[in-house]
Amino acid sequence: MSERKPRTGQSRTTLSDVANHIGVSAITISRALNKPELVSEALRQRIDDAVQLLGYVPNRAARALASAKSHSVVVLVPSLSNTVFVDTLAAIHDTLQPAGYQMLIGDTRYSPQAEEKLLRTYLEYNPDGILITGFDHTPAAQTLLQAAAIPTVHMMELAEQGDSPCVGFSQYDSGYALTRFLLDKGYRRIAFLAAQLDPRTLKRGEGYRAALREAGLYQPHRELAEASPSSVGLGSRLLDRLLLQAPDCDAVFCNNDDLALGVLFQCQRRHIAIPQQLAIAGFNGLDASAWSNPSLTTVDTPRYDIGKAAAAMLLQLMAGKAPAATRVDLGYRLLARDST
Amino acid sequence: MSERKPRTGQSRTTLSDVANHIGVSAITISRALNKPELVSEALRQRIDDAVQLLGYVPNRAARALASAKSHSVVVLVPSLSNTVFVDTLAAIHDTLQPAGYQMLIGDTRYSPQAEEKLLRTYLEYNPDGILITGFDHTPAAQTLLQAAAIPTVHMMELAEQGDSPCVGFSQYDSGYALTRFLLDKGYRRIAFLAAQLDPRTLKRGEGYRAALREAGLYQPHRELAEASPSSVGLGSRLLDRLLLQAPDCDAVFCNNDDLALGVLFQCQRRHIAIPQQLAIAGFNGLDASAWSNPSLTTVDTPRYDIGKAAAAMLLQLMAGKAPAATRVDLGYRLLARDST
DNA sequence: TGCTCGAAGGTTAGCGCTAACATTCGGCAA
DNA sequence: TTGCCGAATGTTAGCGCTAACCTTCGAGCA
Repeated sequence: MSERKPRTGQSRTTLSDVANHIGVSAITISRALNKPELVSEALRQRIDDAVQLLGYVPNRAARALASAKSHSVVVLVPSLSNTVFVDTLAAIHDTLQPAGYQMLIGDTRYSPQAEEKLLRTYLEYNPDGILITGFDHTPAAQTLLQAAAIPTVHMMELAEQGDSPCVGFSQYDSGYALTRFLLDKGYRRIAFLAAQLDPRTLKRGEGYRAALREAGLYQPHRELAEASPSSVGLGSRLLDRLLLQAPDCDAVFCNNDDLALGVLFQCQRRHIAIPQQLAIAGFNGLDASAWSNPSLTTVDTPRYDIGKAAAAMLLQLMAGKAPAATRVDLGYRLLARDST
Repeated sequence: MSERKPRTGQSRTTLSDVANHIGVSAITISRALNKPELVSEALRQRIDDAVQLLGYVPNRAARALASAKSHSVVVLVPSLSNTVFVDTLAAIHDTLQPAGYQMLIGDTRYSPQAEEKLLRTYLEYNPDGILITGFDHTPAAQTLLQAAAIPTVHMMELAEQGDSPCVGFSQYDSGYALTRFLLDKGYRRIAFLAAQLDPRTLKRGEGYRAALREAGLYQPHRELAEASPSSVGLGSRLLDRLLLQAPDCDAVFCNNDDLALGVLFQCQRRHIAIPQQLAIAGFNGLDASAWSNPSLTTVDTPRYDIGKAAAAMLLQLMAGKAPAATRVDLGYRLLARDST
């Protein structure tokens, strides 16, 4: 007949502590906090005071378990050190926070395998929604997503088939357009520098290639790709390598403003006149590119708006409503500046 | 005698589904997954197969509720768009992930009020530990931290009093040292440009002031501060303003490499020779500062190592062990380059 | 042979909360 | 006066999991 040891040490204040304190039932406290319109004004006031006094903090785990809703959203991005995704995250945060949703941020490091692992882990949290970057997932991850049957919005790219909800712009088109712009400016020997070979980078590269092929000007040796992350230093190094294997090029399309800045710096060191001897174009519209000498032509991408729109669409889906559109193309903006 | 409606729709596979499937009890499945050494080899294999087959995904909320451990850690940083904190986050991630802890990332946007709100929200998750930036918290936040009695490590700064666990370096010393360096180089009219006036920026400013006062060279009108976030563009604008109110200065201490780069670009436009007419020093050792022309003198800060050490210390504390030291000073590194 | 012991697995209860249904009670129309 | 309604609050039963304790059984040993 021995009493079993209780499981808790000194635990935190619970709902029923508050309830006992003012002599009502626990559910009333729960209601006062979550659906205040169902509780009378006077009682609600007393409850608020007691909550304050006792320092009551609700327990999310218990709430999630009882209500089968976690009020959390998984957000998977390839990198936290890339401004592109940081801006998108900020927008998502700004949209989901007021709606009462928490973000569970996962950094996939550009690896579909890591993404699958993160997805598996985060599904344990019973998220109410998922925001995921692009469409390049492992088969297992796709199965997981399907099986979980949780509202999901894909960001940054547009679905090429199927009707998966997505918000982004055409990476291919943007690469094509920037190359076209350089061609129209009269450049004929246009090189392409890329780092961090993620699917979006590759698609922009395809756009570049298509534009040059159409013009009959494509030369594989003017393309230089490096799998390591983009950085200013890498841009400088890539320029040196490029000039070894293709000394005659008259313009460089850098897949990223970091690279473009590094190319610019290296050209200064090598006394290559920009844009007279070599034109430089970057990608993503980073702050610095507007202020360098000369300022850098770049493609401004709607990162913040993508986050905003994707989160808004997800809120619709989670509320069981059909969003106005499930495929949102936010386009891009070519910023022609002094480097071309 | 009416049957009550069941609460679940088509819910996910649970532990007991797996248990029923192979004819053992639920607790055995739980053990096979969490403490595999307590289950026989053969049975464990059968369980693993069944888990695979049924696509079972554990429910974190239920586990957290039953075990009173959430296996999550709250990480509060002032900004997600500042490389400094992103690098720190990456390190934290790299340390906590293998130990089975999830990060709940909160972006306080440099506001103690927002920090307090985030803290309140995240405490609902019953985190097992907290990593928080600096020591500048609201009184209510301090009370919350104290009352929660959860292991907490402060990052980036060092406690000036008390024995709160902390990992960082002396912001004051680093500002003092960089100013001293400029003085030793012979500069006498040293200006200070700051943005995003967070406590760390302010402490570096104090170091700057102290060094100049000691040398009898402090002039308030050579200090220029702007509350908006640091950026390259802001650096360019601040230089213009500085030269209006203090045209005679011979060196600029920029609180941030972004600003320094903007100053450099603006000097190029104004045909001010660096470092002959004006020396420039930055802070934080960003990639670009090593590659600009001229390369920028800066102070490299151990952001990654801070994250690593803070997370490691937190793991110790969460395990109930006493860490080797609770006040870890990781120092900083002055990188003298061509701009001074 | 009888006993102990530890490995392997089971039983029970409950973590803190909320969905679903039940009850109470005052107001008000017929 | 009856009866009905809706606002305000209560009761009950779990959500899915694991801590704590319990049972079984075969190996090992005196």
